[in-house]
Amino acid sequence: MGRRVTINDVARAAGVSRQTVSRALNDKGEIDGGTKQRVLDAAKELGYRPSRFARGLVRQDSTTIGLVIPDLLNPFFTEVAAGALEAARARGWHVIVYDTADSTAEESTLAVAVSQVDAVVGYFSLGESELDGHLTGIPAVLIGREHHTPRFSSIRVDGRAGIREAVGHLVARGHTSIGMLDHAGRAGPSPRHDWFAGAMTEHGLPAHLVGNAVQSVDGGAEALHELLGRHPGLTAVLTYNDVIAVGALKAARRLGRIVPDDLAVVGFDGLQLGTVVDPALTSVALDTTRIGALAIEQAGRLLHGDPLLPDEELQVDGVLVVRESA
Amino acid sequence: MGRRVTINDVARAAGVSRQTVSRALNDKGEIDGGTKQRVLDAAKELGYRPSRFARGLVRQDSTTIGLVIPDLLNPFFTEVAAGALEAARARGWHVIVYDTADSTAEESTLAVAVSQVDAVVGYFSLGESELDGHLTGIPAVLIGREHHTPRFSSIRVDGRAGIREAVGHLVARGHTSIGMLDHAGRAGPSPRHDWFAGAMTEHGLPAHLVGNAVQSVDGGAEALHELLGRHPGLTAVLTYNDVIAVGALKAARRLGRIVPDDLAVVGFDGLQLGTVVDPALTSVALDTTRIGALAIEQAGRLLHGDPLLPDEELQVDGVLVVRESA
DNA sequence: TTGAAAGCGCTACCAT
DNA sequence: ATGGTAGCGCTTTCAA
Repeated sequence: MGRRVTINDVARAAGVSRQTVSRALNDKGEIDGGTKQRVLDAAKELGYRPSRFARGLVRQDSTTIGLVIPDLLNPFFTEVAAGALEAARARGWHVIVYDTADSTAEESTLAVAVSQVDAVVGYFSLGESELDGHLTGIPAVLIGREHHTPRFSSIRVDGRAGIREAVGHLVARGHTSIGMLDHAGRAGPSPRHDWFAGAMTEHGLPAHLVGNAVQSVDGGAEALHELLGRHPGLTAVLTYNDVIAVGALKAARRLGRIVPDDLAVVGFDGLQLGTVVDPALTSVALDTTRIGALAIEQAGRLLHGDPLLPDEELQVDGVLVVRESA
Repeated sequence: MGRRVTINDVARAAGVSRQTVSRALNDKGEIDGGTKQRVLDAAKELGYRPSRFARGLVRQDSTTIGLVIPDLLNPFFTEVAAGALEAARARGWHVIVYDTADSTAEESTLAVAVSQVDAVVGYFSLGESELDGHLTGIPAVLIGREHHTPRFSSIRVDGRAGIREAVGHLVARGHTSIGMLDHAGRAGPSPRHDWFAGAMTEHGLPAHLVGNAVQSVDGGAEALHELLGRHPGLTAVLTYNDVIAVGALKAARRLGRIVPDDLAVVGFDGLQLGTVVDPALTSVALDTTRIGALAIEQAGRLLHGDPLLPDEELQVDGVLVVRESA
């Protein structure tokens, strides 16, 4: 491809200096109408486009945030991403989205990302020291995960109260045999499981009816199948998230169990998706838009050295939303 | 916020020239191990981060594509976006995502986008001349829309054969009273409607049983309600897309119509979403991943002046996927 | 109204 | 192995 057209080429073509071209292009005053038109014509003629690098170098504005998510097709991350995009748009910032797909790509993705963004927010599976290594000092906001180094900032998700609500709701409806479809990460049971266990214990109920699901609709279906195989007496089940819950709904249907009569299902996340399925999903809902927005806001503060959002405000709490499945 | 730390500051702190700093940072050889470490330490100490603008200015690599979509939360666009992200990732390119939300934002979004990307792909509602005005010569790929100016490139969606298949499928199952839930844009009936009408005519069937739906689940539900009110005899309905179809499924259920027995529903797009609902959605499926990938590929060719993909390859055809709803 | 000069922060190239 | 010089393409003083 041919050498790029620079402001000098335009200047030469229009017979003016390059400062004058700059004036014409940026709508500064102090320029003769005719000259301006001549310059604009020349620019168009040559197909001139200002270099964003050169421009960015001198006008030190323009903020770009890297949003790292494991899977855009997972509706939870889609919602968070939408929230982040909206918050960024309101500020005139740009968001580069990186889908790490399988987590093996995370390291190389980060390496690429770091070169083009001012700050990074999102979901990472790497440990903090590895992260720190790849991030070369860029401000970073971790979502849904505690940080232990002052190096990072994070948005916490607290589902304790919401899950307690959910268990209370089920108990009030007479359920005593309540299970959970957890999503076991590398570190064993999830916090959501712990919240579940805590709530169950409060009610004097056993919390050992637990299955593990892969994070997908099919994963949820399979897991419910398996759990019900082990514990046929189960009448209600909480799930790690809505995607898994939708799978559970599907499996229940195949097994001939009517939801919520034969089996109550409570999801987690409160996604739009839950309103689409039948029966509509009861779920411990998170304000996904707010999660994305908080991450952007905090990244901005980190970036500009503004006072950070205090811990309390960096927390998003789950709230039980009762629909039809429980 | 304080002045930014430059390579010169690091050089001074480490007591070397800035070229040496550059060498250390970029892992070039030709540098003493000790010096390198000293530089790296100084850089870390000062919190130095290279300016992406300065770096981009001199190393003229790094490609950034702007992806413009009307609504990331609409699962169709999510899938296309995921396809585009993946294709870009494979090339080491960056994708800035712009969600135009309400189309009123499109113009300002474009203005912002243009300053930070090398090419733009996606869905635009602006006319070609307005687009051209905002795009300042940037390569652009329009998805799902014909272009009439050589200025643009576009990815076409052809659902003619797929919709013909769908109608054939319905007719073979004995349906004769087949309607459509269209999504009327500003320009009247959609191409999808025309394909529907064409297929119906081929079968000697009337194609006037048409309703209009807003692009949302609720919009689809409402529209089916309305259409069925006008034409209670309807036994099958095609929809503009899957999102509307899911709404139709919901409305049918509320109206006590069993799908597919009392009412067959055929969507368009073939989204993942269709496998989640019950009954699973029969749909004229598009390869959404390919749409996104094609847009990226073509943008790259435009960018580098490579021979463009020929028209035939820029087309994505709908294919009937029979699941449960028809 | 226009132009000359300086400089944004970095890397490439040539010396040393 | 290290430093000097030049220059990427643009905008911003400051003069004229």
